Amino acid sequence: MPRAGLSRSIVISEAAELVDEVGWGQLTMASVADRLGVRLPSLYKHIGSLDDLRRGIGLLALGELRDVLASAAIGRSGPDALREVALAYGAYARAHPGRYASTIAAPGPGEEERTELGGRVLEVVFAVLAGYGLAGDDAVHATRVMRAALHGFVTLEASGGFGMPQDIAVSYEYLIRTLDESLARWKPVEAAHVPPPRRRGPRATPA
Amino acid sequence: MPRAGLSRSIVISEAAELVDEVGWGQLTMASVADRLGVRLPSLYKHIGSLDDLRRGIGLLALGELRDVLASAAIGRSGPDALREVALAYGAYARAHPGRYASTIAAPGPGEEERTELGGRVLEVVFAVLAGYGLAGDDAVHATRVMRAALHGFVTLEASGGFGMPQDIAVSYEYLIRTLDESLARWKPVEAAHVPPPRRRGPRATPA
DNA sequence: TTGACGTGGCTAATGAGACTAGCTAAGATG
DNA sequence: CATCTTAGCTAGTCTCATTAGCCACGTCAA
Repeated sequence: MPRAGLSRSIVISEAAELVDEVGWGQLTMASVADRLGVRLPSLYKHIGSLDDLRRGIGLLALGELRDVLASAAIGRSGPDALREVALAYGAYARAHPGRYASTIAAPGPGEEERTELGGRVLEVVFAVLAGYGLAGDDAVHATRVMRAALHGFVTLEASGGFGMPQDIAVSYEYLIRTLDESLARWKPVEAAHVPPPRRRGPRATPA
Repeated sequence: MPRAGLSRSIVISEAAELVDEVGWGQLTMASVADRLGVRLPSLYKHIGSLDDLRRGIGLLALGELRDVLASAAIGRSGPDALREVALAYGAYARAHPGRYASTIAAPGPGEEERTELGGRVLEVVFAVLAGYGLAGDDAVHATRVMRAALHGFVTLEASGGFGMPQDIAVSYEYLIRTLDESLARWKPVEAAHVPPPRRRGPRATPA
């Protein structure tokens, strides 16, 4: 039996390919082994468990995403940078839906590496926001708004959530413009002017 | 062996509870059966399969979400309606993370019911947007922007994506304000002023 | 009250997939 | 060439989804 010449990183990148094709939820050790032409148990010589494999893909993807965003931002600033980063973000998610999904799973306890890589991605976003004069708390809140918008769009698109026939790329342009305008006219949100909540049905935990 | 008195709807709502506690991804027929105090195969007298159960939870949740949003919008309009709907959306997602997740899965082929319920949710959003004078294509794009933003925020929050210490509720206020301003000053996006794309690494499908 | 019937819940089995134990031989190292 | 490490394999085990088929519970008509 000739050696297949596997390694942790080979397994992970092959699994990343697979997951882009079949979907994050369909990732199984069995299908990865098949694809690599080895028997299932052989994988355990390189990968601790399915979860470990998932984490590996997540780290790979996070790194790629950071690179893609960073190179989209290089040499640009303000609206131009925002636009390019947003487009790059969307393009990455569309091109690598499985990897992209792996990017979101929460960093479990003891996952410093992931947390740190996530931070690297944030650096890029912060850099863009700096072009709008945002820093400190403002930058944190703005980052959340920006990430939420981009992530939500890309996720809904991937899950087929946009049923209407209107052009999705146009909608994305609106989203980018919305972000641009919001960042440009950013100012602290006035102290909670929350109207007294009305009684609703089965009430949620407080927002 | 006394009858447990199950029914399709009982199984589904119990499963919905479960999924809120343990997460959408941890839903198994086995755990639902346990929780209901019956043996696993008994569930198949009421539910066709795990996927069927998932669909059932999705429909339940979609209906609940529609009701929650609709009652948040009643008697309000414009920014006030937007705000209340957004808060209700966030509250529902936080209170019922499992159900909320079930809401996103794409409506597979032959799922008219889900598509229709999804449409009912959109009606509420459209009604809010009408308060900003938006209709037609504008309303569709605006809906996408709004859904994307809310969904993205809520998803990232649920997955622990917001690591920084700043108050998440405040970030949500910024998000709401961003949407409000964008809707208030909505105008058609100017014809693509797309700067020529630069070479990037492994290129994605066009945005 | 009783007897027949429909059906809910059960046991038994199958099969996929994650994961472990333990063997063997490939290939590196001396 | 002898040795040692270790990649990949076979043979389990365990959990879970799903099916087949049994049987008693409860209902409903006589």
